[in-house]
Amino acid sequence: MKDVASAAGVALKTVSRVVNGEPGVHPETAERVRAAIHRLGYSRNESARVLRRGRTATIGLVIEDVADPFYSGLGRAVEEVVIDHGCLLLSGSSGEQPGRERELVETFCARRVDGLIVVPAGEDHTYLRSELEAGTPVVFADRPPGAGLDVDTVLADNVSGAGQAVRHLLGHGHSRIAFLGDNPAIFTAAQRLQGYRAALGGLYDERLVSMRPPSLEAVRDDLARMLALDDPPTAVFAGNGRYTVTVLRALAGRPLALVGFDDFELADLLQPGVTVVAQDPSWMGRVAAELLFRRLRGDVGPSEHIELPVRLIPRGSGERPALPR
Amino acid sequence: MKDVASAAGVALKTVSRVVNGEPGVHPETAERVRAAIHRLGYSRNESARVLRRGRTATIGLVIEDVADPFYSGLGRAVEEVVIDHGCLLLSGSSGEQPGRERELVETFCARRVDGLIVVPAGEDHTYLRSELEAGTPVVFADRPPGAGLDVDTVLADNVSGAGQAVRHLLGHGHSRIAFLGDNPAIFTAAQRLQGYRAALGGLYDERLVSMRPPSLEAVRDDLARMLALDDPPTAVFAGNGRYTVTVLRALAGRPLALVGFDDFELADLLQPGVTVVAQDPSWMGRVAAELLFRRLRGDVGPSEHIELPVRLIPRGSGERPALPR
DNA sequence: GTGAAAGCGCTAACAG
DNA sequence: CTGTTAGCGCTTTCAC
Repeated sequence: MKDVASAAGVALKTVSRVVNGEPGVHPETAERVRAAIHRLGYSRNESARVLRRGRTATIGLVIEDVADPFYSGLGRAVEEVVIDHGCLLLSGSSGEQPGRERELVETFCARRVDGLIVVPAGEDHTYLRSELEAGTPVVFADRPPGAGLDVDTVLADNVSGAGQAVRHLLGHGHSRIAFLGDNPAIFTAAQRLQGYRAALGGLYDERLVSMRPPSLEAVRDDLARMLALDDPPTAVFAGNGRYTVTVLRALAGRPLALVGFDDFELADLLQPGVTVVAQDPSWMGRVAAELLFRRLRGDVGPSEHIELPVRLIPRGSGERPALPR
Repeated sequence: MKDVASAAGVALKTVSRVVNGEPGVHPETAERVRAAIHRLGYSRNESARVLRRGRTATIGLVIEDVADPFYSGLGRAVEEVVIDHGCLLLSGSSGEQPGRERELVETFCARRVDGLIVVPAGEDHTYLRSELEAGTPVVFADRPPGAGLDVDTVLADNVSGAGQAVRHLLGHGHSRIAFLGDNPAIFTAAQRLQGYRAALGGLYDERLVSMRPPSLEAVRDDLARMLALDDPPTAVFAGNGRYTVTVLRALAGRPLALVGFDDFELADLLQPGVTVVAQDPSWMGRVAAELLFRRLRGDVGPSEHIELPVRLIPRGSGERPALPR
């Protein structure tokens, strides 16, 4: 900038004014400065700018896995909003590891991101308190923070979504409905179990429930065990997108009814089409990002807890009748 | 840092030493400093550090769309490598728009990223020249840069992959093989067309080729037009993952043979399973990122052009015989 | 309209 | 082992 200034025969500050589009520069001077900038191939050093201004125009996003379609859809929507606000997105995957989540968040904070959107992997977020007190807005998406932290959240209506799935299957004559879902330590998994259990009422049978990370072998074993019962399941409710796919593989053509939580590409092309309770990851991302920018603009109202509706999409697999054994 | 220093009763520089794990600090002093850091909730301001040191420990990644499974797989692998090197990833989607690609790259450069990985959308990358001369390493992945830029590239072997697909179909008795692919301005699409054409030789018929963005309507129209020919196609080669899915929808159960470029989740669960020419996006991402870090470590050899092999995975759709009309 | 000076928080270079 | 000083490139403040 100094070089540009002397090349254009003006003071440092004038170059700064031109670069930032500030008013109060004679058009001719501005033109001379621009010419010098172009000639020297100058581009503003953002680090210095950030250091001086205190704002980085950067948002941090921590998700579970960028390669998971749900989270990448969410991420894409966040990116869109962030770019529209003239900011950049720093992102990282926690891989469902609390330690990694914390590391990422702390690294982002050390880089002074202006705000954070977090899909938490851990249970304890007290480490965020000082950052929050320092005024960095944080929005939790998909899952809430651990106890004792009062921040904005954007969640899906998991409980009622699971209820819809179960009632749909009940309506098609099923009374033995298995639930296969992820580790109940994961908020969404626990919520969906809760919705499942509530909707089943007296029909609930814990032998038809299995919750652990979705490996094909595990799911296959669990299903085999359930199908060997005297009163085996005639339908399955799968707790998330990855589970749905894994269950499909494990079922290997067995004609059980199936409803999955989360929509996925090609669900309609399978035979039968897969009935799902669909969330809208882009919507969640957009809502979370917009809420964050509202905070960044100075909205200091009480923390908001947005719950996005989900909807059941019948495609065939969930409408299979309950066959006699 | 100043506050920490006075709280611990030491000089600024000593705090700096402790924070950076530099040697030459008495363990007891270091402990006192650490206590003060903890007590005050201090965390280093990275912007100031970057300003002073000149390196940001940040890598920029420009891809087409974070929500596309191919690119998100690539992105995830890049992220992994970047984190392993103690850096952070700034990423953005070009959405296949050259202007957006350029904007992202320039913004990243203004933020002084240490290196860039780019899946280009545009044809002209002369705007990168000054940055390259300034010493910022850049690796192009999936697609090469426009003419006149001598940088590292990591590409898939598109031509021979397309050839494999076509020969596979020829081997199953097809001689009328349609090619549906994306806009030929996109490098990979053009390369695959070239491989298709070369493998078909005299059987090539331009009426069986359609290249444009993959909308369901367009694909449906094109297929209908081809199927109405006197000598209609009995097989389809789809130019990329999105195309494969779109073609499957457009075919709506018609028993044409199909081979798609790019593997996708569930390809094995469809009926019949979808035969594909599979690339490995994670591999591409990892190779690109590792090459970038090699450059960052000072490797100044001539630019490298890595071509990753692809492999055909038969699953059923590509082994359907050529039925008489 | 334009400019000079101060300082953001840190690290490099050099003393002690 | 510890401290002092200078300055990274910019914006802020205030003066002209």
